Amino acid sequence: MLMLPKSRILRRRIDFQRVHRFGKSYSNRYLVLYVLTASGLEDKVGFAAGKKLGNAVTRNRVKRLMRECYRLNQDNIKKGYCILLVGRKSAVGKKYDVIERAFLDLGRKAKIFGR
RNA sequence: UGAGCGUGAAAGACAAUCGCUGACGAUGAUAUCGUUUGAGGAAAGUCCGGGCUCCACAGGGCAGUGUGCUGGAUAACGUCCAGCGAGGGUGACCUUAGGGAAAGUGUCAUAGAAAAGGAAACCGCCUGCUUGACCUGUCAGGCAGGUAAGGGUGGAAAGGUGCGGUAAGAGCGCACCAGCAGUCAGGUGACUGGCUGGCUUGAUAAACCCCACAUGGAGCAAGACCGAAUAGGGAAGGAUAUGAAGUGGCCCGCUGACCUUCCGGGUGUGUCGCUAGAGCUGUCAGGCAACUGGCAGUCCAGAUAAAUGAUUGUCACCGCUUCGGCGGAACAGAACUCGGCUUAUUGAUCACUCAUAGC
Repeated sequence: MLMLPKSRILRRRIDFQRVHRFGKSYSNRYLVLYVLTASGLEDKVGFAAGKKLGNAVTRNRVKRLMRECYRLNQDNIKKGYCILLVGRKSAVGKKYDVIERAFLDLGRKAKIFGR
């Protein structure tokens, strides 16, 4: 099932800081991906879109697209990773398929996908 | 048809698949299933005003701050409605921080002779005396006066225009206009209109100020509850029932015993507040209107790194088109909650005005 309940999403400020600080980072034009292993936050995910991206509407849009990317591809991701996705400025106004391709590209670089 | 002026509806619809928040129910044991619910006109800026919470259900005075034509609406307002005055526009209509300048103080640069209380003589105009010239009543100069008509400076020169008057002039006199004071009439009132009077008073109060009215402070990170919850403890310093501290300016009044700094240690980013309200819809009545009242119906987000989404298709809308299609669709995301204001922005409809043409 491709569900993503609230309990799987990072909530606390400290957790975000930890993944950002100690996780390995990969990036391309649209996204930045942080991956952290053996943290106590296994199989959790966080999404971030900074003030640079624009107002609340555009930031929300980017976050929702990132969440869909993770949700629809989570079966391919190996267990035990804590992932943080950050949107970059060029992701504003892009359609879903563009963002998904960017996400899959980063996932292959980080070798988080099974098979 | 063109230009304009007001008004300001609506903010694409439906379906499929996958997914999220809350509520309810079930299984059940913290997960799953089912039903249902889920952004705006500005949710924004945080600029005013209320509710609510705590401080004394907040009291007296001063200071400070705010408001400032009139009448009304309202829980309240700096908002709204209806008017009045002033200004702008051919007009529809728009703008308006619009109390007081004889309570007092200040400012009015430069220019100009003179810039504030009845001022000021630079040029000019007029009179008298006098000197010189000659064509013997004219010109030129000097002195003493009069004069605010004319010139020039300025944003503004001490009412304006005209007639009379005068040596020349002057509200010196008169008429009209503006203004002031009084009075009469109309209007709840701002004010408007008439009459009479004496003749005249600069601008600035978004300069201080005066007057009238209003105003205690902080804000949901308010505040309350929980198993230790601004805990409890140690050290240093200070104060002390002759008053610590609080009441976020001061005095009074009230409450009535601690306060500041450091050390060390632990525990929550818990639960409530948190959505039924000056609510929404319809209708009737009153009112020019803002709005008020009655009746009926209805329940309509409650998150907390923050749900309300993603993709696809069909039909509408707009633009381009080789008629196959392709592209576009604004501003913008609830955070205790209402009433406004302001700013951003797609945009009908309706009413009206002006110009031109036709009938």
